[in-house]
Amino acid sequence: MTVRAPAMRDVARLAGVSHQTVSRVLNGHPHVREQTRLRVQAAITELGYRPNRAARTLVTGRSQVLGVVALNTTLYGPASLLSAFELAAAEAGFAVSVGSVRNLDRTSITAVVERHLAHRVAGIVVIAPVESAGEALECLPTDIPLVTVDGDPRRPVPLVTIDQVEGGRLATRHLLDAGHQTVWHVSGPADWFDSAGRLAGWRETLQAAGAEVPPVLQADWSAASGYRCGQMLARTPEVTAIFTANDDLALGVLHALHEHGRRVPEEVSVVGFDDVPDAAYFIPPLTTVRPDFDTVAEASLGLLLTQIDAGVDHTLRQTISPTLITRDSVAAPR
Amino acid sequence: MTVRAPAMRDVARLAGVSHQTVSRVLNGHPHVREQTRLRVQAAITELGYRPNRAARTLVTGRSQVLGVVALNTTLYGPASLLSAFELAAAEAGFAVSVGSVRNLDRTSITAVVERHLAHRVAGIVVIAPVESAGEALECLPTDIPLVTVDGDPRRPVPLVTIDQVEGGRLATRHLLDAGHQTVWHVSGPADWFDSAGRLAGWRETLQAAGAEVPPVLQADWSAASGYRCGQMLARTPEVTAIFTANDDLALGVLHALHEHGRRVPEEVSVVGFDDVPDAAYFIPPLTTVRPDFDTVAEASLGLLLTQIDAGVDHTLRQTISPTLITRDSVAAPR
DNA sequence: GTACTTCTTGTTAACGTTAACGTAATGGAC
DNA sequence: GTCCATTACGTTAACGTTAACAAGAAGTAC
Repeated sequence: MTVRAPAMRDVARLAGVSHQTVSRVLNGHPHVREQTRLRVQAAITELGYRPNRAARTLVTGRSQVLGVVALNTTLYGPASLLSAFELAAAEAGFAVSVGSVRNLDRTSITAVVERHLAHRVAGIVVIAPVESAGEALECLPTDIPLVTVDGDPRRPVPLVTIDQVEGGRLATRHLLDAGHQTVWHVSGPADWFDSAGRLAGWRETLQAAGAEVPPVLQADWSAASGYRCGQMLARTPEVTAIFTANDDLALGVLHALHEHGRRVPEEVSVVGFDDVPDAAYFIPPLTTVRPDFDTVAEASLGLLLTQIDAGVDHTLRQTISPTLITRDSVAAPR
Repeated sequence: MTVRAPAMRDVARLAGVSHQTVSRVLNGHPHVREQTRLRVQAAITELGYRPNRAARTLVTGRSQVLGVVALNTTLYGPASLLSAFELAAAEAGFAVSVGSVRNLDRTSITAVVERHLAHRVAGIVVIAPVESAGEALECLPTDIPLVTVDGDPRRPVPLVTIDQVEGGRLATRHLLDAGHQTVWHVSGPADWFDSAGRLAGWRETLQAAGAEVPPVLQADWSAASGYRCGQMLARTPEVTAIFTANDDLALGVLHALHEHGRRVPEEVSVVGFDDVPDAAYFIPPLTTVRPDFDTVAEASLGLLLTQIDAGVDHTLRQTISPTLITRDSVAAPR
């Protein structure tokens, strides 16, 4: 049989103090004599005492855990975001409980949020890049700190977002500046805000420049769908510049152009989005737009902590601008 | 001011039963009259009652949370594993608390494990692909269900692992079978078990075939380091077949070969490892070895649940074999 | 009818922590 | 000396749940 794990009262007995004093030492309260504190700490290490967070959560009504609702995906963007957020949270002394969902529909999101609430998490981050997620957020309790990442800019919810429109502008302007008459666009899934924003930035820039706006090629995020769009583009002689909604799509497009013998960047220029680690080693190295996921993670943690300290606030909002990374996949048209 | 969240006793009062009966309904105990159960459930929904997991954890001494210790990385392998594990755990009714660490050294791992233990997690998964992680596991408490993924095969710890050696064999044999005299290898970081296993499988297969064993090119996991190794390989005329420890390295190698005008697969054949989603759209599409991360995740969850139910067992062990995915980057030498 | 089981419910006591309050002891200011 | 603030503790009562035990009702075997 295993013995009971030591509790506060065991530490207290060994140190010859009350359990409340142990609690004070653990929580760094003032008004504890140095000598007493050392005795308590010695007792803690001697017994191998580990505080029971569940008891603490029960009595305070709030845990030191942050809940995340994330799409179950290995897409570079969401994965990077999650990873960065975990690290930031850990540094702020919070554990992170991840609730993956297969789809960001209302039922799935609500279920995960319920689970988080049952655990009395201190706050919730919803990585909500699609339309349906926004709807789900409508019917959530409003009295808990919550931050949306990559969510619907029109909803009255605390929001941290990458400026997708600006990203679309950067890419498109870069191609126009290189001398192209117009820019074709391979878009991500229609229900993603990322797609919508990048597409809006692209269209807006073309219109502002008086350039013709070619039809949009609708894809998902995969290289496979990029390849299919790329085959159509490769067969269309007037195409000289392409902006794809992410780097995977760009890879598929590059592949198709290569198969059709259309050289990049000599005949066709391509710009991607995300700056995945491999982008610099595509053939040719890909010019792309880099969102700063670390900053997004820190910002969302910041908004969460603000609300935890100072109360829920639905007006908080932060936008992070992406930057253009120029490599070899763009050149002037011939 | 906000009202207190409803507790079990509020539900009990509304339903006209004792709180213990509510508990029985919630936990699906038998010996509750159908009519009573319906009354209780009606009260639950009417009040919007949510059980307090912290209280449950406190009294049972164990939470419905699984702790993960993972390297903070966006590498495809670890990220996929984590993602798959979260989903599997959620389906088994467990929440997942992720503890990211920058390095898998002893201090970092111990700190994260301590945090998990303080939360009284039901079990811990350590994704421990490097040597130093194995050492850290030595000095962990032995009375909690724990599973190592991708860890040191020589340690007496429950372990789920991809058969890296077999993967190395598959890749190498495939290249030898295509008619190549020998196969060069670009290896991952020396302290990763993944690297060591793949390298061992490669070396073993060459020796068994009586082929010459060329010097190993040591890289990290990045396309950048693959590119650097690729430049050396491209300048070495006798190189006709290359096996890289992952797909990113392969991309870097492909890039270097392309720059030096050495055609793949006509002059040089390349095989990668991981089957990242983009691999099919590299130029040329990459032949690679695919580890089944979903199966690994399910297996590790299984070993964890077994131990949670039936007690800690250090002899549990499971190995998942990878499969070869053939595409266009391999051909017979001229 | 008695004795024994099974079903259904209630009562009480934990679990380990923090909050609120109480109470000496100490140290100035006057 | 008194008065009061500050320091350094201890005592008691929660928090919301489950486990253990109790106990009445109902059914069954004889």
